[in-house]
Amino acid sequence: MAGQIETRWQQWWAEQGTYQQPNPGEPGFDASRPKYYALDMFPYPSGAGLHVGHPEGYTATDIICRYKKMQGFNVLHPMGWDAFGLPAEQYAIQTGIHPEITTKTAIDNFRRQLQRFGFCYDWSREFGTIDPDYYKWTQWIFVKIYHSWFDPEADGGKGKARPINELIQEFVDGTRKVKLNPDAAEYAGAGDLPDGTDAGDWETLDTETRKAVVDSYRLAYLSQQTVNWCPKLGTALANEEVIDGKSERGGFPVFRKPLRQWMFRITSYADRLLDGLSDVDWPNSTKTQQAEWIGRSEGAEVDFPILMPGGLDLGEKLRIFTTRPDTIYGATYMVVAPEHPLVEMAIESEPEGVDIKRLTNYVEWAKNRSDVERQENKEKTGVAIGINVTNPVTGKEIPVWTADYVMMGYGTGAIMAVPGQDQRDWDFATEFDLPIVRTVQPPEGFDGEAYTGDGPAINSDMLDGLHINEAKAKIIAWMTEKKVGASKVNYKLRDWLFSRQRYWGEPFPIVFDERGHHHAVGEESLPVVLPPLADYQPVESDTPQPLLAKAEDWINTTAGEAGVHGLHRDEQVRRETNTMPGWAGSCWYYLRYCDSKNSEKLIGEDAESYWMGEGGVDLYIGGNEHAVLHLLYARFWHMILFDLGIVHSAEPFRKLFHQGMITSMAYQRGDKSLVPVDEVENRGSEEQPSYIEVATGAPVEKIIAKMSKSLKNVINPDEVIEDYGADTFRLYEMYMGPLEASKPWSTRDIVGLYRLLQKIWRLCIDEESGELRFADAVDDATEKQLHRMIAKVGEDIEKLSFNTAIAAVFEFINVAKSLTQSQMERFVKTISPFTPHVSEELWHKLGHDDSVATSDWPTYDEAMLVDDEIEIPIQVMGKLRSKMYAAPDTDAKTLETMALADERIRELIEGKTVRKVVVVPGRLVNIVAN
RNA sequence: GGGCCUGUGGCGGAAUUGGCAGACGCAGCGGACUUAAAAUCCGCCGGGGUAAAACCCAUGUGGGUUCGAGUCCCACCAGGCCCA
Repeated sequence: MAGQIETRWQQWWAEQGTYQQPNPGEPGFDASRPKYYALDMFPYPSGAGLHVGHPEGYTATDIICRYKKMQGFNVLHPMGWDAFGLPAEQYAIQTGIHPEITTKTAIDNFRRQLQRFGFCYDWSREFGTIDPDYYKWTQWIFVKIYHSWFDPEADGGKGKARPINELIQEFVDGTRKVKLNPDAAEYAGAGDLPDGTDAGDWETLDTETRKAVVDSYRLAYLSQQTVNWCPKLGTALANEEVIDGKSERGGFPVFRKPLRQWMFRITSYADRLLDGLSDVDWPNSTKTQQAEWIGRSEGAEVDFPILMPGGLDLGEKLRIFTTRPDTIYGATYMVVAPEHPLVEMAIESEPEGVDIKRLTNYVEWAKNRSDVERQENKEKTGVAIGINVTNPVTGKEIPVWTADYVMMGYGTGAIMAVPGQDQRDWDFATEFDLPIVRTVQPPEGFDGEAYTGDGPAINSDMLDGLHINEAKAKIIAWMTEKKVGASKVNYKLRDWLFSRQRYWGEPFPIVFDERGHHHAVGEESLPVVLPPLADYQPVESDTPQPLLAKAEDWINTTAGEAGVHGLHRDEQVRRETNTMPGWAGSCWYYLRYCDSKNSEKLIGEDAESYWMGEGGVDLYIGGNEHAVLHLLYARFWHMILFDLGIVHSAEPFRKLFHQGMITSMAYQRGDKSLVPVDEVENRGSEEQPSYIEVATGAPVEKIIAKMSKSLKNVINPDEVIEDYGADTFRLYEMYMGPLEASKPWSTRDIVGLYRLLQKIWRLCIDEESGELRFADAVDDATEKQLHRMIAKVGEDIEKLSFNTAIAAVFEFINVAKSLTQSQMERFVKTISPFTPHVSEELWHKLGHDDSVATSDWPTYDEAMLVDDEIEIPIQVMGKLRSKMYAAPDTDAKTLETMALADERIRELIEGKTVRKVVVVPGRLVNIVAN
């Protein structure tokens, strides 16, 4: 019954194009209306189909969109597919079926499932990241980024992306010194001075040098990066796919191999990505997570001259990063990461008194430990490497150690150890009996070890008596003057590794010429279409080869064929064989929705300025698993497009909201391991349950857990809709609790919402005749309750508080016995964002030919929200003792008099002195008497 | 180890932001209708206490601020998430 009505209206909406939203300039577009852009997280169409977690956020945006539409907004509510990804590729490897076929089947299934919910998506804007029409523009953006550099001085020192040709022009005409980009991560640790090395005049440089210089500025660049290569599987693996040096699948050995890969210079944008967070309406926790991920820390880089064995000064320096340059007088030893070049130097030079074998063994052991293990604050391990350095401030000679708690990936991979002010250094110094010097005076009574708080500097010569910030400023100024160090901002954020050794992803629009130089494909030759493969079996190989490298005919081409400018058209070139990661397509999809069929541009100007105006997307709802990476990467691309003038909002997502997870029940053994639901029986009663694991007979505890295939506690939305219909499903998920909270699925509770729907039906329809039934006259209580419901539902939708909005509908239905035509129309409109199908059915029965979705949101009368008389509690000493009735606007004086005159109250305060009477008009009276 | 969040009946959750704790739903109990069941409708539903009231206790625990605390502050306990 519900199913029939629902699918009938779904079909009608599709035929009528009810939810199609024209763009500016198109027929039917009403420019006088404000815009509202609600965005759902881009789903990956997995073969398993929709999960009950998906429709939670989708229903929320759907309700908002329907409500905004009725409020007179032009609403953009699109849906599409984040369709490249590993599962389809792995399936292809196993079965030989092209990932495109698997993916398209999965998309059709997802679309069918989503349409069954009656969501008001404008399906005419649908696309998938795998559509060449779409990834053409993903590649186009890559080319734009490739042809750009980050000018840190631009825009008043905030920095911005500019075309690389402008940089080359500045080199050519001499307005900018030609030198490697001093901020280029791929040259870090290469021993350049902080201000970079002057390469000389452009004219005098050979092609190779010019190219190296320019490439060091490009926002997309090539760099050697280590990957987890599994020769047996012929594929690179993500860190999570490697367990104890073996592949998770198959248990084959995995080797860390350096590979030339595309990177994005996202670190250039670190400050802007951080600052932009203050302009967006996002959950604080998400902002904090992004800020921590960026991990900005201010400090200094300091050079410590290296003394080789025998006190030889080779002029080499050990550069360290520290956030506490003020403590340099307390630096009693140095620590470098086991991967640091100085360690290798030490091993090669075999300094006296160092057990080289021990050192080598330690380095090997430490390198193979995971970062997590290395940073765990447990036992301190390390070996002195037999090299000393000079503390540039004190002139004292101090030893260099290597230890696993220092990471090559952060700062310079070397630290000055200050045990007096750093607990990890303290622990290490204690373990290896190294000297400890306090350089900050701890407060009296301090009995801890390292002291990290503020206080006057001690044992620090010129800094003595200064507090941390003053001391930092003074020492940095001194070091800058003496050219031994400089202030430096360090970030935890690394440049973004953008290559994947896969097949099922966007091909890079890049070719390599015979000298190995890279060239971008011309814009007019995009898209570079992913070629089909004869088979998807990876080639077992020790040299990392992406699966795409099997497409030999496609890879080997000519410059002319590939559409590369600046080379002779017959020159042989090889295409890039890596593909882009899953993030690529999801980085900018929200822009394409605005103008998804535009074949000239990635987004037309009018569509961009209308839909992305006023801070971009008005509401973006999705789970917080995307809090850091997706949202950071998308902001980064958006900022580049902003700098290049392609979009005009600085941030893409004005308001962000995370829906909570829908959990399910499972069982837990005594050791906290989980048991699938079908392996447990309740051998007790309903009231006194006793859960027993069938296989072992051991008691288990019922708990709330994430839904997962292995626990067999996944709920399939198709089955729920089959039983109760989409309107009930929507109501249930929205009624479960606050949108942001994680909530357990409880099938038993659904019936309450099903009953609500039936009550709605019976309130409007005579069951005998199947016709509308109307009240003879307006019932005052019903009319009043209707106004209250309209007010409450509207307010609550604005607050995304759908559970309380639905409670207001329950309250109305519990009061209303029958409705007049006018009441019924207003009632049907008010519930229509939640229950679009039954509402549409009733709306048409009420004699309308258009959709309820295009009607106006009903108004209410403020006066109907207040009662003539309200109950006022009377408290004595803060405890409820009596109640009285008064008009809501009764003044304080009158309420006080009334309260004191109350019989019960008079008894209670008999013989006591009234010290004070607190009156909150319209709320309560509290009498303080003793 | 650091940061953030959460803790309210048997269950999911409300509570105008400091003002009657438990709205609304589920489950449960009692009743009506029915030959019966389902569905539907009516009533009860935190604990103690009482003939019924009064009253007492109650928002993880302990303290504090306040006329008044689920809400604010401090400490602790438990669970979750993120970072290390």
